[in-house]
Amino acid sequence: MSIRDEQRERVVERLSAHLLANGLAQVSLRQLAAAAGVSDRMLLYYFEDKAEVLSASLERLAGQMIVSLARALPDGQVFPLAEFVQRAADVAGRSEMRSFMRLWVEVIAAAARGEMPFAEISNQIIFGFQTWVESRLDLPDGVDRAGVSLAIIALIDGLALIDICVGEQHRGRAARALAFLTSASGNAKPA
Amino acid sequence: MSIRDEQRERVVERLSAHLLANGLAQVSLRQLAAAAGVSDRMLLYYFEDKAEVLSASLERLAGQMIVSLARALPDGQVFPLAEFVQRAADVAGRSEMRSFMRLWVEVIAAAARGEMPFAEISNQIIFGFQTWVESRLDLPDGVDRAGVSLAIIALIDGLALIDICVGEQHRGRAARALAFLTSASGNAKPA
DNA sequence: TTCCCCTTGTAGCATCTGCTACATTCTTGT
DNA sequence: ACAAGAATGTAGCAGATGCTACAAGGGGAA
Repeated sequence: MSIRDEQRERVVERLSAHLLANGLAQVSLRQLAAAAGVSDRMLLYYFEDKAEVLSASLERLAGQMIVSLARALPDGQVFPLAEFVQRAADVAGRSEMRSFMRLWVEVIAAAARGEMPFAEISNQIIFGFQTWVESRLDLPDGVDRAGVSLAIIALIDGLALIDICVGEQHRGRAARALAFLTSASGNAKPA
Repeated sequence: MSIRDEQRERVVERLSAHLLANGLAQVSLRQLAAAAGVSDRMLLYYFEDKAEVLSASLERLAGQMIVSLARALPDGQVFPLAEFVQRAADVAGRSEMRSFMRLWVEVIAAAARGEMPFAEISNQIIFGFQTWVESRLDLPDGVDRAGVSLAIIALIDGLALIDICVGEQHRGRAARALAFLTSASGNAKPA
């Protein structure tokens, strides 16, 4: 492997940590370069352009998060809706996950703003999460599994918005209230 | 009223429309000034600084949205949880509201990034919505009304994220699936 | 050694950013 | 009519941004 490729990996590793800690607040080339411990000139030698730097770093983060989630809710095990929602909300409330969710919201907003390459990234991550949720969800037949999965993702992501706006405590309160929101619906008939 | 004050109003009116249509993508002083039909020099004559321009415009938008919401779910009327969620999701899915929700997500992300004056704005709007929801929600005694309200807001805002990431159709699908998520919980016992 | 290419540094460009200094016109009260 | 203040235009500053041109060090192949 060339020095260039080695450096790419090191940079991506450092930058994903930096993004997780600092969000998308300071993502100019010079600031990213400083965080990665290289010169801005070299960043653009290792990567095509700024978009590629961010893509690579965010991709790595998304991968880490999938691993982290899989550890919390192991594959091959399925849960009824109410329990799944509760577990997912708990996991997403843990501190490393909170950082990721905050960053994740910023990525989505950048996608809304039409900035490259965020639209494609957020699209991929949503669908990734969707299949992830779907495979762990025990639902009666006749229910729109994809729809319910998306709704759960909306719920969990929405909690991240609450977190950002009014802080962790209110987020926790809302998360606890989910028990009431979803409590008996596992037995309900599909529409 | 001085010319300056008149111009302030005109500018706020035009800019709120512009923000609703274009989001926070192009919000440099010069671009805002062009959208408002004045020179950037004059924008800073009418307003203290950029933050005040955005504050005033977003405040106006938030007011409009409250009015719009109140029309859809009139005051003095209360709904059981499942029905309220369904109605709220429907309203938020209508096109003017969708624009607002998209903008709203961008505001929250700016708050996450620590940009002024977004943190305070988003905080205010969340609590405004919370009391708005709370006053229209028919819940059994013993339930954390504030918590449930926040959870509902999370849900509705989360749908906006879905909208941004994967489009209106998937948002609609998730919204329809809410019926299943919340269907029987109105009768559940509080935790 | 000599050549070549991978790697790195220095310097800078063109543009945009929020904001300001200064000069000018226009309005208004006396 | 005239002075004072409100309103507007012109020009620009100082810093940041993404990116690039150019040259030079460094190490392996001939």
